[in-house]
Amino acid sequence: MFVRTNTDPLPRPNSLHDFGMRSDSNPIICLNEFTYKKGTEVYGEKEPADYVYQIKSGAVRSYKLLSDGRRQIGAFHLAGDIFGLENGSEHRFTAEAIVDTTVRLIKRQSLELVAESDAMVARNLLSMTTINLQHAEDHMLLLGRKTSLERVAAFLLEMDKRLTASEVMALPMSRRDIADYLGLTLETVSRAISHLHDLGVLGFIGNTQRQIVLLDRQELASLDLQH
Amino acid sequence: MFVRTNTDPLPRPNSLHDFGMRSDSNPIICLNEFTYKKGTEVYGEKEPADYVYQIKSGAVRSYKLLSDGRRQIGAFHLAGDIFGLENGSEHRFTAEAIVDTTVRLIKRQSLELVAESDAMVARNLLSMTTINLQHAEDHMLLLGRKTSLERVAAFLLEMDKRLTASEVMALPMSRRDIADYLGLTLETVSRAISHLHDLGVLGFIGNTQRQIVLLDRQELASLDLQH
DNA sequence: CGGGGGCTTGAGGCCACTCAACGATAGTGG
DNA sequence: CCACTATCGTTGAGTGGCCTCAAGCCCCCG
Repeated sequence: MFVRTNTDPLPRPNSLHDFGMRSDSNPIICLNEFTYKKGTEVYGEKEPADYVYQIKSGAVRSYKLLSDGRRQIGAFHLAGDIFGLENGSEHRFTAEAIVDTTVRLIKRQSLELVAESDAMVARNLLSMTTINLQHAEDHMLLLGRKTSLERVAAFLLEMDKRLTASEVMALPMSRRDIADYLGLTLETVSRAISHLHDLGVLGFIGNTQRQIVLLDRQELASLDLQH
Repeated sequence: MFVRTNTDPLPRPNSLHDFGMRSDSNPIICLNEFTYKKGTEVYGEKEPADYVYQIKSGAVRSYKLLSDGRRQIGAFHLAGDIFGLENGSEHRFTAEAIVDTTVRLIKRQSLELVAESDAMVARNLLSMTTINLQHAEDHMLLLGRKTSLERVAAFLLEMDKRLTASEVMALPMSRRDIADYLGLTLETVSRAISHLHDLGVLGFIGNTQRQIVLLDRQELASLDLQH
């Protein structure tokens, strides 16, 4: 049986409470909500990192650009995810809303103050950074050594795991976003998905191509070579 | 002028003292030395992470394997570097000595105990994890979007920065190691280096091809596209 | 209905990979 | 000291996987 050992999650803080604090008992913590329209920037690379974000609904992409426009998306952030947490004072990615997205805001400064005295909060900050690190480590293997089909299969399995909405998987991101996440072109991604469709591994729902149902996770997992 | 902003280091713990503790004042901390022969394994992926290592002399590669043998090196560890620090209980890479390597050992458990009560130690643990994360983030951009020449140029600049021994850069790792770090084949790495040699950007010292002198860092930097 | 964005598909090209040969070096043992 | 071997690096020739360029379809939305 297939076991995805290296992505087994650590105990994962997935709400503000998991920082070890309650908003009502910590008036220092500023907890506002904000909504970003599709395509708008949440923050830019090298901007001061004053806030940490948790997605209430929607989806966000974090990316770096080369000077000639080549883009590498480092991560997608979905409902429940916390992002924008930096240790330095600046953001190291640009973050954009993929669709209309509502987030909760936490002032970074107040988080750091609490972490100073509360070991549990400090441990959770470390734990979240570690989760990001693990994801980046696995993604390096994908980008450096996997074929286009293996990358797309890995992507679909990752999204299947994280978008546990229902039977069908409603991808918020475009083929271009997927391509820039996987280090491919959008055409190559499209061809790989078509190929998987022909193999009977997945099917489409409706007349948009972003609603995907995985028909054979076993087969998909065998296409994404593991370590 | 060229500024490599995204790799500007955070305040970097580069000795055991930087954990915020002194070995003499903390008898809990076990501080042994050990030497690994060239090519031997320091630890394997998924082994329990009981120790943290600091390199006294030598060099180490950390890598993941796919089941068919494809290898992705995630990082090289050089003299002074600390590696093997995990948040979970298991190592996520295999670590091997590239050359004969002497390390200092720190018991992980004692580190965690101290971090529990000492906020400064905790902060330094987080800071080290963040440095690893930043490196992985930059490396994703390289693996996903850079050409072979850009990758090799970036690699030489990184090593130039970290192997500040002298005028000449004595690479401890083989072309195959470099290739597996950059997501290329060893032939492509060799061709890129030969090309840079022909351009007059670098020269060889002696009759081994691992002693390299960078003749034109400016030119090299312009070949490695920035963001 | 017209326009635009997103997706697919085809044709051709190119960059990196594969396969192979060769030279140089270091280590080994006679 | 000299074979002998294994390892490492370079270089060439040819292949192939992914990219580039292009056309066309579908759907959404004004």
